[in-house]
Parts: sequence; structure tokens; C-alpha cells
Amino acid sequence: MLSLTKKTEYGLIGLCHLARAGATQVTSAREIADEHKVPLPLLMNILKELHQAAIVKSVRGAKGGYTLAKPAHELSLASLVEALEGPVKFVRCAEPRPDGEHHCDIECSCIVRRPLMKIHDRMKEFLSNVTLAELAFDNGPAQLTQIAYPKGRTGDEPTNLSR
Amino acid sequence: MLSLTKKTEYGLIGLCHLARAGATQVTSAREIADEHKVPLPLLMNILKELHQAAIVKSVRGAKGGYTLAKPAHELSLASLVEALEGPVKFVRCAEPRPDGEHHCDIECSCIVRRPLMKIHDRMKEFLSNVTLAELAFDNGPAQLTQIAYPKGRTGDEPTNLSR
DNA sequence: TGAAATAACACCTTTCCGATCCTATATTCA
DNA sequence: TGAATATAGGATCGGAAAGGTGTTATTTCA
Repeated sequence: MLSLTKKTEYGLIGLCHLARAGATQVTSAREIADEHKVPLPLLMNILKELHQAAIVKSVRGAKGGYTLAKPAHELSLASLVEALEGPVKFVRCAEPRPDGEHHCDIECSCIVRRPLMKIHDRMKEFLSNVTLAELAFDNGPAQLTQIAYPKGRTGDEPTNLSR
Repeated sequence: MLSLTKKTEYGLIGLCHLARAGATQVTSAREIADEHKVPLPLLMNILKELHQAAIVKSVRGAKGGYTLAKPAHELSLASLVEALEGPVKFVRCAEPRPDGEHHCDIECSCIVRRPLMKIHDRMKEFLSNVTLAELAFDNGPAQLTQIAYPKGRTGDEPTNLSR
């Protein structure tokens, strides 16, 4: 695993389309599905969920459609993924359960929980620092989120998303 | 999503146990299962797969068991995950299919593929730089893998796994 | 020879992804 | 006003994958 679902992939395609269209232009699900060869009924469901998550705004009726609810650079990849497939959790015990129960009965004595939680934190931090703008405008400038410096390096060799 | 499977979680527990036990001490699946409250038959399957992936060595018969095939600091988290749940792929099109086919029919025209591939590369790079030694000896020194520097920073504020 | 352990299967249950369909509501336009 | 178009909110369903169990064969040591 460790991969996005198809739902999220379709959602990102739709959101990128909206980001490129701009805040003023209303785009219908059908237009997006036609242009990018995405199954229309599926995309409609996805845009509905994104609306419930307040990530897109909707206009009902003929000539209706969707626009982004915020500027693309204010929408993090983490928030988009969470809207479509629930909380990001590298390990299941990373997110507290609402009923206060534990995810597994060895949680307190688990020897790998602490280091895995740290990895979880790094991954979530990374996804939180990637914005929709960076996905939609891939040719953009170089001030993009960095990740994964190998051990020996000093940190002055930025590894950008746009390299 | 974006999470490890239970199989991998159990596998990491077993591997941490072996790493702590050292290269000379042979440990049976039963010992590990008893100590960490992991389902024995499941752990046996997992250790078998890790043996096929040449990550652990096995000793058959009475007094048999497993040891690590390499030092813990030479086993990357990426290789462990791949042994237990297949190639790491943030998006399905990240890994080329053996039959040369495409994962989806819009692969060539997909507007989000390129940026998502870059994110995939960062994540894989990160997982490749985390070693079993860091998971097994969480109290270890500070020369650990770094990840996810926010945009504005210079890179001289290391974010270590052990913080 | 028997007990203990891995090796290699086959098998089952549950969960959830991917996809489709239906009805209701709101808006536009002829 | 009515038809067409679009979103809103559900319910549903097949199939794949995860999660877990069992059986048998093989090897080794006491």
C-alpha cells in the first residue's frame, strides 16, 4: 500500500483543472470528465465530497459547476487526501480513535510504535507542505517543499519538487 | 490510506526483535509471537516471506529460528516494506508494469502525473534512508534521516527522527 | 524415534475500493 | 411555465485485497 486511491487521483485531476481554470470560471463535472477521460459518475461523487469538505464551492442548476473554495496555494495535499480518504496515518495507531479505544492490544508495549510515529509525523508534515498550486502548475518556481535529505548531507543542497 | 498493512507492522516488530537480539542469537517465531503478542501463524508466514526476500536467514529444525541476513543498519525501511507488500508506489503508475502495459488509459495525458511522480520519488527516497537500526534502537544518536523541511527554512534546522 | 521448528501450500472471512444508479432540488433558457 | 441541465444525497453491488487460520511436508536435535 502506501499509495493513493483512485478516488484521490481523480479528485486531484479535477482540482488541478479547477485551479488552472481560476477562481471566476465555473466548471461542470461533465466538462472535466470529458477533457481528462475520467468516469463521470465517479467524478460527480468525488466533487460532492469535496464540496462537503468545503474544498470546492458549487453552483447548482444549468450552467452550474464548481470552483475552488480557496486559492490553490492554500490547499495542502494533506487536506485533500484527508477529505477523500480519511486521516493520513502511516500506522493505524497514529490517529486516536473517537471512542477512545486502542487500535491494537499491544499499543502500549509495542516496540516499533514510537519510531513509526515519528516517521508518520514527517510524512504528514511533508504532505501538509505540498499545495495544490504546486500540483497544478508544475513548471512553477523553485520555492517548493523539500523532503528526504540523506544522512551525510548538510542541508544546503535543496531537493525541490520542481527539479 | 497511505498506511502500512498489519502484515508489515508485524514484520517490523519481528525484525526489530531480531535486530536487538543480535546476529548470533537464533530466535524462533514462537518466541517473538509470545513476547510481543502477535498472532503466531501470521508471524510465521511473514518470516517465511522475509526469508524468501533474503532479509532474514533461517535455521530449520528443533532449536531453529531466524536471524537477520544483514546488519540492521544495512536494511532500509523501503526494502522491508517492498518485501512484504510489493513495490512502494505513491501513485499506481509509479512502478512500470512488467507486461509493458499502462496502469490507466490517460497516463500519457494525465495532468497530475509528473508532480505526483516527484512526490513519489521523495517518499521512496525517504523510506530508503530509514534503516531497521533506527527503528530497533530508537534511543540512538542523532545522525538520522531528515524529511520535510517547510518552504521558508534554510535547511540548517535538522528535523531528526530521534527528536 | 519423537519433539520442535521452518517451508509451502490451500482456504476462509471481512473490509473497502471502485463503480453505478436513483431521486430530489436548484438554476437557466426557450 | 416547462424542459433541460447540474448539483445533493442517498443506496447498492461486484470484486479485489487485507487479515487470519489450518494442514502437510521437511529438517534438525535430543
